[in-house]
Amino acid sequence: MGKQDGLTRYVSAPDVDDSTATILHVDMDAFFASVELLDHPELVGKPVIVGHNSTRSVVTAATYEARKYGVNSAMPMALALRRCPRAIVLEPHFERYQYFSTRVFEICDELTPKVERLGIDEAFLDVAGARAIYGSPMQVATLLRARVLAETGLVCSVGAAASKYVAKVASGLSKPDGLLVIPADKTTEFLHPLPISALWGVGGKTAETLQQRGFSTIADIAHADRTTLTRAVGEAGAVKLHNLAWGNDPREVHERPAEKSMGHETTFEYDVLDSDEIRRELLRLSAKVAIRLRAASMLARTVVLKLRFEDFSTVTRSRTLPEPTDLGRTLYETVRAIYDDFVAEGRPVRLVGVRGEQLVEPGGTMISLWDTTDGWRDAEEAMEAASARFGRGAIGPARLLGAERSERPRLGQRD
DNA sequence: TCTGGGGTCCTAGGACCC
DNA sequence: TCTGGGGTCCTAGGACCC
Repeated sequence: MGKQDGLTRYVSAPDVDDSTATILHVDMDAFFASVELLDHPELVGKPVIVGHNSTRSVVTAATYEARKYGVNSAMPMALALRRCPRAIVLEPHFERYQYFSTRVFEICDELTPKVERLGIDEAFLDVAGARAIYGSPMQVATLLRARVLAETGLVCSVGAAASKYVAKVASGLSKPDGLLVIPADKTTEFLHPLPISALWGVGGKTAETLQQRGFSTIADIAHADRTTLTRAVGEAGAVKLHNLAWGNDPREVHERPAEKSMGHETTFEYDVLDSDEIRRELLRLSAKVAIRLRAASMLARTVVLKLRFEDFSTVTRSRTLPEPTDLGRTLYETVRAIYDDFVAEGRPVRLVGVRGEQLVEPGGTMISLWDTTDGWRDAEEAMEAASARFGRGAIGPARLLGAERSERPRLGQRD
């Protein structure tokens, strides 16, 4: 641990004052690849890439052995294999990752009720209240890492700091298999020498813009002239970056932030010209979105169609509905109408997507799937019948009780 | 080298209202 | 008569993150 001078003295040093570093960021190391290695122990120590083995796929995850060759997540598979021809490519198994993810989050939940999941393999923990039971933040982090290893066989890294942002930077720098504690009074000393790309929200493009204006370290941003910064990254960005550069991140650990949108998209194996094929995919995607909306008891007010063409240019077209919906049919009719209005004929389509935005959660009314005259109806029929009678706005999201699979029981087969 | 799929947040222009 | 300012909603696009 502690590959960099100047960091080493904070790394798990037994005498470090960790009392102010009450926010932990836990990040699984090479998560998907590590899970695959549990199932393929003979591959441990070899360069392994997880990803679909198709022409248009990208790297989903890579072991550290593969990363040595310059292989990284989201990199086109073709490039990854060029860089590391000896790499072993494994198909992803998302159910397995979900299983281990749940195990790890369960361990977190046992240490503190304040756990915020971030995707499948990261979490923030507020451990300020855990001291009496499990000890100081460093002791909690050590216990967490030990339990994750013992109970799952997986390795994680943990950063501890006074804020989410600094904790996240710390976990990243401690990887792999690390623990890095940054006491509050060491925050700027820790952050300022780091490159601007270590700022949350600074990716490739922003880093380039900032570099052109002479910013290269976080210290440069911390001492930057506000108007220069605003010109470079906009009003909100400037305020955010300046605060982060001083370690000021007021965001608290929230258990479950409300979902703001839900969508699905598909990249075709080959570019598609046939509009009927595109419409069929839109229908499929709309149904998937509708099922998730209903499972979450949400309605979408705005429907978004996304198209990506052969040259990778991407357009989105959206429409706000008179009444929010969780019906696949309504989502589909909307995106199809947008698609039909949008003159894209003759342009081969690489990707289509459907997304519901402006999610709302209206009061719930239960609607029976049993109709006294028609017998069992599927969910969409029942919702439409109810909408016709009461108006869509008066009716809550459908709680389907397993009916989403549209295995509609037939009359007479029920008992 | 030729780029997945799930999201969030921000900007900017125009419509519309007061 | 020829033009203000604030606020909100809608839409499109882009950067970024995991």
